[in-house]
Amino acid sequence: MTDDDHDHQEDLPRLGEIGLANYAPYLMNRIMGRYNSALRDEMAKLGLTTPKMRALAVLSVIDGPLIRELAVYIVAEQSTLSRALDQLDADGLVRRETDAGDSRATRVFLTDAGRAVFDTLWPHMVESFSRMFRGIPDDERRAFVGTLQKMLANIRKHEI
Amino acid sequence: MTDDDHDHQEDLPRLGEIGLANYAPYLMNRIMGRYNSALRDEMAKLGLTTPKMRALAVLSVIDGPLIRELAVYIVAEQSTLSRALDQLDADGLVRRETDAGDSRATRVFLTDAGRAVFDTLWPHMVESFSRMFRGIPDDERRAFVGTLQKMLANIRKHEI
DNA sequence: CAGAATTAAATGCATTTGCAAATATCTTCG
DNA sequence: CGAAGATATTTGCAAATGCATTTAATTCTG
Repeated sequence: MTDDDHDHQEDLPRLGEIGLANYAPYLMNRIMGRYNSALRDEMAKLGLTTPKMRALAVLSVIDGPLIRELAVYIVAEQSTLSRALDQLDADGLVRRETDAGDSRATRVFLTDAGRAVFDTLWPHMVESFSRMFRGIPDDERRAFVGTLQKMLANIRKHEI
Repeated sequence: MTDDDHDHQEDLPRLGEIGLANYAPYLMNRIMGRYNSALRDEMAKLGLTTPKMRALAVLSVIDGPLIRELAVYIVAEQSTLSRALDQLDADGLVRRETDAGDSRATRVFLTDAGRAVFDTLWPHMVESFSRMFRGIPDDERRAFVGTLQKMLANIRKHEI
């Protein structure tokens, strides 16, 4: 294990050579950090955290997913989601229902109140989103999203 | 498009119409979530968390930044970074030094041990990074990074 | 030059998070 | 059938996080 570890690193470019500003994961973390923090004030007003907000967002599009599926979409641990759902449920924003065919599993649904809360938040998400893409032409935007889709297909573990 | 009046909720496209798979922030969160979690095992072996790892990464490129500057680069609260530095300092991976010209401020430096730890981690970062971009041609990669740079310029608050 | 306002970093504290284990249910296959 | 293994979700617990406050030092203003 000794020589192998040393040899393994030899021909890699170093981060300093690539440059932080050209390293895609760095740029993506910076951008998403700001997107998320721009929404934090609005979320706080509505009593939401990031996973809770993402759950509402996904549920506004996908009706009645299993909890484990929802966890993939919102990029959170199942335990984190489980507790986020406890809160959303207590606030009447979502409803959990045991799956008809498998009583271990739970499906999650947005309530009318939950949809109303998301509708309050959505304009702010659009605003942050628009701001990110300001001055970037449509064809460049489309190419960018196309590349993102390829990247997700490359790295995702789940077929969703 | 109809007219160019101020935004009202009625005018906004809905997330379901755009589609999750075409909504860039969703895709970016999914991708970065997997990039970060792919590194988590390796980080855990080295006693690192995400902010600690990012601090080492940035310090491998930028020597002696102020703590508040470093916080911007690693996309973390100053308090989170402060405690991360406590740990990195205790483990001998970084060194904090009061700024010569402003004794409120602290500059952070990577130690040799810190650089060695980052050098252990870096090949795994490159591997995750390469996996993300697998099958994506060079010109598309460059265009993608170019768009990211424009986006960061659009949304950043700090001039770094 | 003094006092107020600002800035840098650290700390208190409540909440959130993630891992691991527990619980409950389903599936497989002898 | 029924025990062993797999799967879905929840829960215990320690660690990490974020907000607000504190401490310390600098800059601004009259």
